[in-house]
Amino acid sequence: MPHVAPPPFELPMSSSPRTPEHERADARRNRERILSATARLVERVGIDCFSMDDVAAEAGVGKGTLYRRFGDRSSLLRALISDPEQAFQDELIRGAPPLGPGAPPAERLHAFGDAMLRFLDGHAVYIQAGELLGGVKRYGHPVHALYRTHVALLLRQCIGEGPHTEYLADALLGPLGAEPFLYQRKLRELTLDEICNGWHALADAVLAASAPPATRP
Amino acid sequence: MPHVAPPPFELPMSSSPRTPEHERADARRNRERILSATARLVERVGIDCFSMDDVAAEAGVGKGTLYRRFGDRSSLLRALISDPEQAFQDELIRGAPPLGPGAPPAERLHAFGDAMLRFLDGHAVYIQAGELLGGVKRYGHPVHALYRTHVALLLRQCIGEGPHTEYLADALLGPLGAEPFLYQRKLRELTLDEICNGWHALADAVLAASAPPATRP
DNA sequence: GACATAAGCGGACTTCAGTCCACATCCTCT
DNA sequence: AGAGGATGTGGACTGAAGTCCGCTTATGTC
Repeated sequence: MPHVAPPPFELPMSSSPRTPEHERADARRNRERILSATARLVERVGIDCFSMDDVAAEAGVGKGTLYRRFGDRSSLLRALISDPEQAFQDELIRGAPPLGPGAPPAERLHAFGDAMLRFLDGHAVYIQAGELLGGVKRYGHPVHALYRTHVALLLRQCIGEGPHTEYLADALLGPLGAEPFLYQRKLRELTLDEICNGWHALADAVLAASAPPATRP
Repeated sequence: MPHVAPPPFELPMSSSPRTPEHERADARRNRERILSATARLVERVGIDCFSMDDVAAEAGVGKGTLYRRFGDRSSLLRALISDPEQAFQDELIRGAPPLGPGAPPAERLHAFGDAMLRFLDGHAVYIQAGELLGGVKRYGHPVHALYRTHVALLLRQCIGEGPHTEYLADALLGPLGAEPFLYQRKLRELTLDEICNGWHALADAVLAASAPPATRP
């Protein structure tokens, strides 16, 4: 199967439409105004207690401008964490092992779950607030495809292609979503470490159950 | 551990506020009108292509009546599948083994996952359509507590109380939600049987990994 | 059977996400 | 530098969810 090399200047499956290379000056000014206004509102009244009109007013722009930039509320909230999310994806693809390439697949898988959960701690609220109303849902978001590809690849390297490998990859990815994470964190009141340990146990179970016979004791 | 017998006349943690025993005749008439109107609309235009005003008009009642009965769109859609959902819960609690009480816990667990997935096939769209906008989300819904208690109990009976037992129960429950199910079914285009088999593999992995040492080969 | 009252009813109203389009602004090319 | 076209802007508008409250009606009591 031919593997297409990623274009040199852009991260494939990036989480958000990156700013065009030639962004008009006014557009850039307004984009920054909108982002900082949104951050200010989140800080001041909480993440779901302001309307898009509030954002437009706070930023001193019209609603049309808001929606031209960020297609909907979901994307606007996502954009707030665009930088850390990019950084996370970069670590994943080009970073140092065990999260980045180079470590054995099982180790990388564990590192991924861990890193993802630690990323969610502190960022999940933005993702969920965006998913709450109308916008693109979890599975429809391009970034989900990236994470899924990553986990499925590592899992295949660990346990080989089996009839359930893809399903198990999804099962491992499941608890790494914003909603399940916040459920564990807020409703079940688990600590971040408890969640991480739980996920490691799950991953170990999946790896052990279908591991190549040679590795069984 | 003492096991509390369920109260004789009411199913605990029922999925919806049941109709009061003394329902006024007009209220009952309107409730039935609303439900059948909603079913008709779903049939005619699809589950998310009608507004609450449409329902009110089709049923020949005012919006206030609609919202007095069914607090929001989410609950209205849920109410459409209230009967099969009740039946499913009854099977779970009082039905014949292996789904109902009497079978060994591991077998009951598998039966639960299977039954849940088969229930979702055909009903998940109603649940998800309700969750899409505003209403009570998955983890907040009372019925989730019932399912979780059930799975956690069975899992404890299988692998004992461990630091991760609760987490693993949630991990098993995760793929049994409407959203993950529809993702598998629609986006990944798996058949119902493939999903069931995948889930059984997941459950086996979890059971095997933490199984009491005596049962290890 | 008439009355009192609590329960039910209906639709105008509010709020908010997202769309649309006439107008303004900026960048490029000559 | 100026013209012209592409791009960006703003706010009026639409459609839908959910609330509110004065009116209506069923039901239990005398």
